Amino acid sequence: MPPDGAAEAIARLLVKLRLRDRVTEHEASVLRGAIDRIVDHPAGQVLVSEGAPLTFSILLIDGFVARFKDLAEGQRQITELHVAGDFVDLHGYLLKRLEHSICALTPVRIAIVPHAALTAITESEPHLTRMLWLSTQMDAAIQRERILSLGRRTAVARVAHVICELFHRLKIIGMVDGTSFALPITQVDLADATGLTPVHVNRMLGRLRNERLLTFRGGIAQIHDLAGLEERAEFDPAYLFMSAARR
Amino acid sequence: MPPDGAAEAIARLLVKLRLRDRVTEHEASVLRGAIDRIVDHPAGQVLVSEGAPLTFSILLIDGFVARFKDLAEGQRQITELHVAGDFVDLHGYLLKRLEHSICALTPVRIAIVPHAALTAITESEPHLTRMLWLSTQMDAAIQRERILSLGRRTAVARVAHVICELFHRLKIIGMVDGTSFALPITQVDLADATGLTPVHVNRMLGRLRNERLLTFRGGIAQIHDLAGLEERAEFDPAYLFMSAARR
DNA sequence: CGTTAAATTGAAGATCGTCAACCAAGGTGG
DNA sequence: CCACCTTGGTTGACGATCTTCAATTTAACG
Repeated sequence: MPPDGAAEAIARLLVKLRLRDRVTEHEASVLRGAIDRIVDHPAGQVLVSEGAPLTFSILLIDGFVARFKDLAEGQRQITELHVAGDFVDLHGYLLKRLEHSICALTPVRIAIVPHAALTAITESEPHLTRMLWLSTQMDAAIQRERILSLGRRTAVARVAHVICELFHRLKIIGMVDGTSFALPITQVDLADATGLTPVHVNRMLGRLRNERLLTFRGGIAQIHDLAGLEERAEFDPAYLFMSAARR
Repeated sequence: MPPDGAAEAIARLLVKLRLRDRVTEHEASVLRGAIDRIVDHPAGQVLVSEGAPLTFSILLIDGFVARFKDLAEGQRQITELHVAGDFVDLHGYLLKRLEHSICALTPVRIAIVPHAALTAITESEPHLTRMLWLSTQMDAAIQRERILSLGRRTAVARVAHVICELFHRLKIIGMVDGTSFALPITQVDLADATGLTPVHVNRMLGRLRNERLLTFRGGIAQIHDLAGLEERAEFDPAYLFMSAARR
């Protein structure tokens, strides 16, 4: 018997999976049944520590979460931002431990999915297994786009790009209100995601504001000109794999 | 009946998988049987184009291959380098098309694995399926480390880091001779991998040479001081998941 | 030998980081 | 109710890293 909230937890994940392939009602209920419990954590909490042995994976129900790695001199790099409905460390099921940590950027609600339940799925639900595998690969595609950003985009474009990405990812799960969305994270977080300093992120946000493309203030991102912002970022949503597979 | 060379093609992949978990002889032969044919390509050849529908995946038998993405102004970013034994686009099996391209950096020999064969594996070989899934996740871990490099490491460290990574990845498949290994790619390729300009890569290689850490010349990387090089790069091989899972 | 791709070097400049100060908002306790 | 503190945001001056542009050398190969 799945705990209260399991249906809601799975709902947003299903939205994303169903953009790519059919998920039967049976499969959906198997997913719901894989949830052991639902837990809340405050902002700043480290949910998974680098190197720790894992026995369950985390499905994000609400809030924002980041995967990050640290360097010696206190430098931090966020490798991926997660939104509601993301299977934040499904890859931990395969890897058994992670080479990065995971922390809550805001207060979060998460669903705990034991690895044993995932193994059961792989034993009896080949199609659902492929869908879960696919979801880890959509994740990897986002990472590749981040590599491109960090390697070859200018600072303004990087900042513009993260915002565009979050806009699209939040939109499909219904968390965008017209042209604005809640993004209750700090400029320091944005800096860690874009590989810049907080000071420079601040300036780039100022520039985007002056260009009437975007205002990010008080945890709200307000996009004034989506086409313009996407052009500034050289943003092409293809890497999000949000449209049906072409065959 | 697997084609000639299938055994060799699978051998190096098995080496890597077996660092993490047991692979039975039966599973190994299933993998060999999944190979449809073996093909050679010259250096520079584009093996997979961004966006093209895919019906098979590529296992690299010999040579060096890169995944890359382009930006408008002719800027190129390599998201990952591949060595012999890498399942270069296994993720294409799930995604059905890629958001990046793949090209041969050197002459290559590749094995073609039809997606139908992979589906058959997922239907009847749950454990092997998990191992293949794992292999795509080890891949993603390498991408995350690249994100860290591009976001937070200095130019010297980035260059040093790629070399360290390739050293370790090549070592486990027996392609390192003592302290040196063949890396027949250009400084332009290194620049595309590290998010730098070829000019600056050249200077950083010069610096590493002056510091008696590394000489890269004529397609051969010669490491003079591995510990020193790794320290310069803040390199920690944990992300390669080459040791047994701790439980 | 001539031709081409790759590597190397120098000079100049842009982007981004560092350091440091200051401001704004929100919460806390006296 | 308001001083105080903390966190996050903003701004300016300066400097380092890396890029750009351009020329030159080296190596590989027919």
